[in-house]
Amino acid sequence: MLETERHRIILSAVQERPVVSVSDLCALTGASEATVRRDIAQLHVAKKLRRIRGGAEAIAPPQFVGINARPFAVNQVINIAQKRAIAQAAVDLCEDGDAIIINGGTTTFQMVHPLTTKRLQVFTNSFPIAEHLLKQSKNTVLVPAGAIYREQNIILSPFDEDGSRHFHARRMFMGCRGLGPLGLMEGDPLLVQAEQKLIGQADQLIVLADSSKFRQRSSLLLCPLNRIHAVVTDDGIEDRAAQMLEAAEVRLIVAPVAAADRKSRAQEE
Amino acid sequence: MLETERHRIILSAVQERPVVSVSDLCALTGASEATVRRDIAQLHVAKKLRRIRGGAEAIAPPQFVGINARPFAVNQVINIAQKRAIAQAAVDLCEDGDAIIINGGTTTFQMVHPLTTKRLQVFTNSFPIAEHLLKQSKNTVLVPAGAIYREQNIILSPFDEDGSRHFHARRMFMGCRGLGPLGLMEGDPLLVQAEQKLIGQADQLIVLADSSKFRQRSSLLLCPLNRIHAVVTDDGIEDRAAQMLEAAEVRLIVAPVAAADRKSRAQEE
DNA sequence: TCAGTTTCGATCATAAACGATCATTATGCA
DNA sequence: TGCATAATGATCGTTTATGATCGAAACTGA
Repeated sequence: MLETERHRIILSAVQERPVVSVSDLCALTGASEATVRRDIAQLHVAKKLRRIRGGAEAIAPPQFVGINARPFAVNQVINIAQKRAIAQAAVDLCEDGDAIIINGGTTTFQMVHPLTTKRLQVFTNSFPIAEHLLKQSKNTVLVPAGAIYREQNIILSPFDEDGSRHFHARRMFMGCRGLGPLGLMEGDPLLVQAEQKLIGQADQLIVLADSSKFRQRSSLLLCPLNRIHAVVTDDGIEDRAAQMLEAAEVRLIVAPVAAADRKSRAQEE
Repeated sequence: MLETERHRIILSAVQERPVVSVSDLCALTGASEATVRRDIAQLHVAKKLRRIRGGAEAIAPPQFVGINARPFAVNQVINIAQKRAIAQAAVDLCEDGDAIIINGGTTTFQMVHPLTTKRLQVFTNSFPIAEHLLKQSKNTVLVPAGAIYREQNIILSPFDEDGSRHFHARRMFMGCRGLGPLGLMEGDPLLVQAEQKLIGQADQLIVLADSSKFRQRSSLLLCPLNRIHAVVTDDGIEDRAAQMLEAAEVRLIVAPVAAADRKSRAQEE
């Protein structure tokens, strides 16, 4: 067996499991302990894994994913004040007893806080949203079937029968990557797949998009503007964007950003 | 067991409950008290947990004081040592890559700790199990569609299409209310419905039942004994119960309860 | 406060993992 | 083919982790 071949095997083993022992890797590669140790040492200095006594572990262990997960967390601090205000305005549209769909995303996640005092029927493909609502509120929580993707933190089914067909909602709330004349744009193909399924299950599609989203573009077009019932955004929206929505007969809801938060936003910029 | 592996399991256990005792961790890791103490000391200086007399506690546990904590937690302390040993023995049946189904329940929940270092495909209707595995392990986690019931902490769909039909597993693990000559008995009609659906999706049905379950009776019969492939129990099982299983050609797996725990159990009785 | 119990910390023997060395085997090149 | 070089695996002494033991310290309930 070639050296690089072993390295591949070792790396894949380490990435699939939090820890692997030297003897495991011996059995896996057919090499002796001495060789495996040498390999681990090499990969350690190359920072491909971390060497530990008795074996090796992944360099960035999954340890505690969840709401604080990296891909999720980095997005969460961006425009947090706007997102919060937008989420609040979105939740204000709901009354106790409503059935709604919340699509996973960092903007929509902010809805959980105003939702704590509500009693809705919430269908969501977002694991963190489901978790939060379950623990912090009395809303009824429903989820689709599928595998839980750690990166995006959503539940996604490769099959058509994920249970969403049986849920009908008055409103579906979703975020997006960008919002342009062509329609709603998403960045992640996985999200697109999940969202396509859900959109058909709601009467009204409400898009949560802070004003920066009108300047974003992406290659993945999810639906045309006229499918959208309303857009909730912050008061940073430009006239041109507002006119674009008006032309497509999309209702525009501008969420007031709290004064204190506006200040912190100004500092960031 | 590798040192790092133990650390992961310890952290996983500490995350789950506010405090864990040294003897609990011994049973969980199979290590001696001395080693567990050393581990706790290490993790303490690494600020991964807080060391307390008799065990360890999470560094910032009450992240969410779950509503679900109550009905779940009361059951969790009953026969905890046996449940853990049983869960460990059950997990020992699995190899990396296996596809398994874990039905929700307090006994099966104990499987999450030994599972932290595994890499399986896990389909579960238990929200806490899904949550824990997602955050603390690299296992692939799949869930059915449905509403999340706070009492039982399971995901339950009133419809047939809950996604489980697309998942086929080598083994299904489940707890039960009681185990008698007539078969497997459950206490909650909601659970019965969920379990009926899942049983058909696995080749082997493995039942986790501490020895007290052989004395329990219930009105809800889930399936006959001969549908069960194996029963995992603790060494408190009586001969009569063992003979009953033998007559039905059910494999019996007796999990050894750690010495320290055996002692505390003896006192309780 | 005191006796009884549990938990802790230190020590030590044992076992496991490691690092270095060296003989052997595989690989590349002329 | 023959030689030079590198990689591999075995060996062995060293280091490190582990578990048992035992005395000290802390907790419990009266």
